[in-house]
Amino acid sequence: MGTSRQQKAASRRAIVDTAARLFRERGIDGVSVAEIMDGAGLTHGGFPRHFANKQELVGEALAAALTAQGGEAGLAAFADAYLRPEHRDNPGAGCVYAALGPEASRGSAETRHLLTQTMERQIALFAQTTPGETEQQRRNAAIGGWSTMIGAMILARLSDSNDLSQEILSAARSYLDVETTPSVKN
Amino acid sequence: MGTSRQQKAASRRAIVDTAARLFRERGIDGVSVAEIMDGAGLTHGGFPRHFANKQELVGEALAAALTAQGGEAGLAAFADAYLRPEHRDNPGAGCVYAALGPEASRGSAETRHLLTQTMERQIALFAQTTPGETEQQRRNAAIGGWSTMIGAMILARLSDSNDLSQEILSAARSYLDVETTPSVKN
DNA sequence: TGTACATCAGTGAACGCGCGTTCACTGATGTAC
DNA sequence: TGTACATCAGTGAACGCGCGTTCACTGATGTAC
Repeated sequence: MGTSRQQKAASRRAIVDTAARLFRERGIDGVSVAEIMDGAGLTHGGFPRHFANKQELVGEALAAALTAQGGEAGLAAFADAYLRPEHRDNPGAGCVYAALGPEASRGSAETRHLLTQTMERQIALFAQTTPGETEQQRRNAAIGGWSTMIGAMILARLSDSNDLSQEILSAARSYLDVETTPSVKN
Repeated sequence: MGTSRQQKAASRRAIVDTAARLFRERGIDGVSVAEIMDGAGLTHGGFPRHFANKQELVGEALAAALTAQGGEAGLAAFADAYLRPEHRDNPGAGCVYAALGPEASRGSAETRHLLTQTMERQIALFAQTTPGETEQQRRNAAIGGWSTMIGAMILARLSDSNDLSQEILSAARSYLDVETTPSVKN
């Protein structure tokens, strides 16, 4: 074959992006290295030129997924974008915690640490925009609001009834006092 | 060997109970049939005398786990028992949705249906005790409150920092206005 | 109640399969002179 | 700028391993008479 260093960097990006999507869509254990390499347009044998093992790719893919969704938005604006059918139906581009939270909590210490660090940053960010007299009250509101979103998204994805799934998203919006735009109402 | 029908029923119960615990502890894909049979005090070869395949056991185990936690409690009392370190540290006996929600949403139609049915029943139950002038308002409060619990439990289990994990449980209690008993404060 | 036989729960070995990983090989890229 | 050589990204075959599942076999249970 033979490929330039530029092409190698592009391959690596394709592998990481494909993994970040597939892991969220089907779970980390639900996706094989061969499937990821195939999705990136390569054969599985080239994998070790980029990563020592699957676990290393898991770390990079989750880091990439977390960076991509690192919103600077306040809690309300974040919730508005979060609690939508489009997000529910496209987990591959969505929230890492709602897609992989329980599986990740059983994963490697490195994975848990990455998610904890990002979690702490997200809470601190949300706490800047939530109401409350003390910092602790603002953090409580940030944690409570974010938890509601994650739980609701998981229940909405689990439901095999469209009506119930939609009701869950709407109820969470109402619970969080999110302005509901027309496009979400139906 | 040779075993009585009474013993077979006891074996079956042991298999289901072990599976219900191990699935929640390590994920459905994270537990082998052999491990479950071993945990039930049997060898893996006896498995087909009880279940046609692993998927059938998954259905029975989740049904058993959901029945066991089918509380008749109101939302506040449920949240009080739910948002505790003991629950966080013992997923094998805890909430199915927080332990297996995302994985189950990628699972079989039967599994999703079982969890949807139970979800609907739980929401209706909670809605009997939540405030609100209309039935929809009460359901919204039930869905929002339950979602908060599930999201918070997932984040608390994910955190590799004891302080943050405890803060998440406390914040969710505060967010849900749950009376915090002394044993939970520390 | 006793006896002869059929049933079947559970054992342990074996099966095919997909997984993560390894490796000899290729040929274009990049470097040394 | 040209040439000879080293590097290494990617290929495709192969590896050992654990998985879900199957099966011949055993012996106590349960049934028929």
